[in-house]
Amino acid sequence: MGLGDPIEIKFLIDRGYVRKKCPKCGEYFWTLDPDRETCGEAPCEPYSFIGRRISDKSLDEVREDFLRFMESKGHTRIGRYPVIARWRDDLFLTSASIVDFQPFITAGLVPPPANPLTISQPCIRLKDVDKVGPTMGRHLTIFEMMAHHAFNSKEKFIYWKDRTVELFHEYATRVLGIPEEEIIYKEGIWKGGGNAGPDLEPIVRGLEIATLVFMEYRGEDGKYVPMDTKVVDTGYGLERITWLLRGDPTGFHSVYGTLVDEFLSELGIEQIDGSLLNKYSEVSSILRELEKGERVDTLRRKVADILGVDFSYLDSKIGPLERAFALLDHTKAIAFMLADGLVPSNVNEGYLGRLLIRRSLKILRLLGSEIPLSEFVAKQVGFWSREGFPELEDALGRIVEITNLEEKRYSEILMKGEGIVRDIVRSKKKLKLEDLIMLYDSHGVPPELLQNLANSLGVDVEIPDNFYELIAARHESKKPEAPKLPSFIDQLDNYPPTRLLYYQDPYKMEFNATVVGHINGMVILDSTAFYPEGGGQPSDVGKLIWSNGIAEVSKVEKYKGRILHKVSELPSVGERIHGKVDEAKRLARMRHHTATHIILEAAKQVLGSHVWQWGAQKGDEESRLDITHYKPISADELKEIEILANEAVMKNIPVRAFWLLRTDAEKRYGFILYQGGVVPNSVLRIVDIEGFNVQACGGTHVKRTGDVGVIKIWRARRIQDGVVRLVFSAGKPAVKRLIGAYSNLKEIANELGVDEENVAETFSNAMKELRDLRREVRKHKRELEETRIKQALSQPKLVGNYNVSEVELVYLSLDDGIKIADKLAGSEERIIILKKLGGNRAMIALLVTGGLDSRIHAGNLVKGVTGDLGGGGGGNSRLGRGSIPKEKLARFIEVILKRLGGSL
RNA sequence: GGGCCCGUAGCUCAGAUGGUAGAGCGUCGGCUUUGCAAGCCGGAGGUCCCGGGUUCAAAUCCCGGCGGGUCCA
Repeated sequence: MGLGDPIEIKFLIDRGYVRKKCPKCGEYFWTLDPDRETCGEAPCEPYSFIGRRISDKSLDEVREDFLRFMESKGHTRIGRYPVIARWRDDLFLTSASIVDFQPFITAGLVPPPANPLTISQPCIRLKDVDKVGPTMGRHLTIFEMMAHHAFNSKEKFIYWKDRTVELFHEYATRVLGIPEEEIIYKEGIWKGGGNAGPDLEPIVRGLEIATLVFMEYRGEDGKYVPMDTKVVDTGYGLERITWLLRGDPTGFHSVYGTLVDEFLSELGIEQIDGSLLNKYSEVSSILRELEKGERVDTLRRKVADILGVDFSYLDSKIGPLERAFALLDHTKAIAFMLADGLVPSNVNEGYLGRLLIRRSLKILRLLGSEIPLSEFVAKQVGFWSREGFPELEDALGRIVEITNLEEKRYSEILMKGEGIVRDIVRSKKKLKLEDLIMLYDSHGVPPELLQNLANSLGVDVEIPDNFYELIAARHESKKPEAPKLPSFIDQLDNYPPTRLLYYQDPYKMEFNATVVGHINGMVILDSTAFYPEGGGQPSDVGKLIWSNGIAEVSKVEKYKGRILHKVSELPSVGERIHGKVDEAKRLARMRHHTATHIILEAAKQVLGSHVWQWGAQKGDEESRLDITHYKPISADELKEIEILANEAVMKNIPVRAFWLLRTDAEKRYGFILYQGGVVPNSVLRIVDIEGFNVQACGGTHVKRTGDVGVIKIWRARRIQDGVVRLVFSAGKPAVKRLIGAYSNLKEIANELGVDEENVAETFSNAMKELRDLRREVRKHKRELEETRIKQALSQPKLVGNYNVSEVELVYLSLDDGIKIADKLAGSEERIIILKKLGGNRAMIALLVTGGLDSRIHAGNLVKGVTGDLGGGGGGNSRLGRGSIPKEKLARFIEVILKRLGGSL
C-alpha cells in the first residue's frame, strides 16, 4: 500500500461507513450516511455547531477527560514539554506533540518515555499569525495538541490504524457525546519533518477536531520508503473540541472564558449582539479566501453581503473584536514563552517572541489603549496558572519585567521613528515608499502606525499590499551552505573506530598505540589520548614518538568515531608509537571547560532560570561563555556570580562523566541538559557536578571542582540583544592576571600617593581637577591671544587700500584664532593674516571681513600663493587657509602683501 | 549567521559637495509677572566613540576596531 491509496479501516467498514468523494473539494471521506454529498468540513459546508451546545465543559475539564480516557485504555500520561524546542536544533518552537519525540524516538533509535503514551502539549505556530482573530478562533498561535502516540517497532507492536480509529471513535461518542452518525472521516496525506503517512481527519459539524496520522514513510532521495518504526501520531485540538462542545459564538469564548469579558472591558470595546456574532462566525467559516492571502476587509464585505448588514456597521463592530481576540491569543503565547525561559532578542526564538510582543503592542496602540501590555500578560498568567499550568505563576515577576522592558524599547523606537518622519516631511514634503522601507528595515517602525502622524503633517502615506514582501525581497540571500564533509569521509569505514583514552582518564597525557592508517596526511591510531576539536574546546597538540621518528601533532579532528591526527611527519602503518599530549594546554582547557559549567550554573542561580548557554569557546589564557539574559548584567550581579562560582570551586565537588540513554537522561535531568547545543546521538555523555550542575557534554573535565582553581570573570558585555558574553579565566592564567592587575593597581596607588582602596576615588577627583585646570588654561590662553590679536588689529598696515594685520598665534589653534579675529573685526573692512607654526610647517589663514570679500577671494588668493611655495590651500571668499614649509613663511607674507598692493 | 542604520553639548538631534562645530530642550544669571503657566536677554557647557590612512586641511572621505539600534532566515 502506498501513499494516496484508499485508507480502509476495518473498524469503520464493520460499523457501516462508506467511502465517498466530496464534489466540492474532491477529497475522499467516510460516512455512515449514504446520502451525504459533501465532506462536511468548512468551507464545503458552514459550521453547524455554533449555538448548539453539547456540554458546558471547560477547557481544563475537556483536557482531563481526554487524558483519563486514554489512561483507561492503557496509555501512560506524561507531562508537557516546553514550548521552546530545546532538544532540537532544527526548530525553535514546539509546534506539535510529535515534535517532542523527534527525531530519535520516531526513528527507533531511542525508546520512548512510555509506550503507548498520552500527552497534552501546548504548541505555538506563527505561520497563521495574521489569521488569528479574523477566523473567530479557527486559528490560534498557541493551542494545546492532545495526543496518544504508539511507537511500533519490529520487536514490539503496540497498535496501528484500526485501534487508533477505534480509540478516537469511542472518545468522540462516549466521552464527548457526539452522535456517531455526525462523525465524518476525511482521508488525507500528512507530510512533515521528513516523514509522511496517510491520515484520517474526523469532521464534526463542519469542524475538523483531530488528525490521526499513520507515520510509516520517510523521505529518501525524493521518494518515500517504508520506515522500520511505524508511529501513531494523533493530534486532538483541545480548543476546537471545547468550542464544538460548547457551541460558543467564537473559539475565543470557549478557550478564554471570563478573560474575554475582562479584556473587552479593559480595552473599552463594547459587546456585540450575540446572534450577529454567531451568524458572522458561521459564515466566516465558509470563506477561505482569507487563507489564500486575501485582505480581511474583502472577506468582511462578502460576509456583510451574505448577512444583509451594512458593511461599515459590521466593520466597526467586528474590527475591534478581532483585535481583542488576537490580543487574547498573543498574550497567552507570550506568557508561555517567557515562562519557559524565552529571552526576547533579534535572533532565533527570541525574535519570534519579540514579534508576538510587538504585534500585541501594535494592537494596543491601534485600539487606542494606554494600558501596559504586561497587565494583560499577567492576567493570562493568573488564568492559566489556575487552568492546569501552575508553573506559570513562578515566572510572573520575570514575565512582567521583560514585557515592560520590551514595551519601553518599542515606544522608544516609535518615538525615534516619528522624529525621522518629521524630518523627512520637513525637507521633502512627502513620504515615499523607500522612506517607509528604510523606517521599517533600519528602525523597526511599522508603516501602519505612521499613517496618523503623516496625515497630521499633511502628507499621504500609501502602504502597498505587498509591503512586507518588498522587505523580504531586500533580504533575500543565499542560504548558508551545509557544512562540507571532507572528501575522504567514506574511506574512514576502512578503519576501526578509535578508542578514546581521554574519556577513560582525562588526566592521561601519555599513551602507547599502533598506527592503523593514514588519510590525507593524517594519522589514525587504534587508540588515542588526543582530544579532537569539539564542544567549544580546541583540539590538543603534542608529539608522536616512534622507534626512528618523532612528529608534532598540530591538530586533531574526529569524524565518524575515528580520530585523525595532523602530523609533521608520518609514521608507517603498523608502527608502535608513544603519544604525548601537551599537558599544560590540555589542563588549562579542562579547567576552563569545567569552569564554564560552574559559571553557567552560578549565572542561572543569580539571574534566573531563563539563563541558557548560547555559545562557548574555551582557550588557554581566557575563555568565553555567552548566555541569554534580557538586560545588562550589573556590576553587583557579576560579583555575585563570581563569588558563587568560586564557592563551588572551594567546595571541591566531584565532577563525574558517564553515558546515559537519551530518554533516561531527559527523564532524569530534563532539557536543561542541552546547554551546549543538541547532541545528535541516542546516547548522551553526561557531565555531572554533583548537586550543582548537569549537562550533556563531550569535553574533558577536571576530577573535582577544586582542580579548577581561581575563577575570574573579566568582563560582561552584550554581544547582541538578549545575549551577554562573559569573558573569564580559570586557574593559572586567572592567578597570573590577577597578580599583574594588582601590581598595576599598586603602582597607580603609589603614583597617586594613596592606598589601593582609595585609587578610584582619588583618580576621579584628579580627573575632575584636570578638567577644571584645562578649562582655566584655555580661558587664559584665549585671553592672552585675544590681546595679541587686538593689538595687531589696532595697528594695521595700509597695503594698497586695505587695512592688513598680521598675527602669529602662540597659544591657540588656527581655528580658535580665526574665530577670535573674526569676532574682533566685526563689520570693519579688514584683512587679517594668521600664522601658526608647527613642526616644520607653517599653517596660515587669511581672513577677509566687512564685505571686502566681494573684491578679494581669500581662498583663491591663498591657494595660488601656497601652491607656488610648495604647499597647498584653499577656502571660500572670506577665509582662505593652507600650509607651507616653515622657511617659506616670510616669502609668503611678502607675496601676499605684494598682490594685495597690486591687485587694485 | 547575513543585510542596513547610527555614534557631535547633560538630553534630542542639525551639520549638501572636506575649509571659523550649531539648534531646541535642560542648566546657571538677569529682566518681566501679585503668583503660576510662561515670556525676553545673556552665560557656561565639546577628546565630534577610538585608532590608522588620504589631504595643505577631516566631525565630514577610506580602512579597522569598539558601542548601540533594526530587519531577515
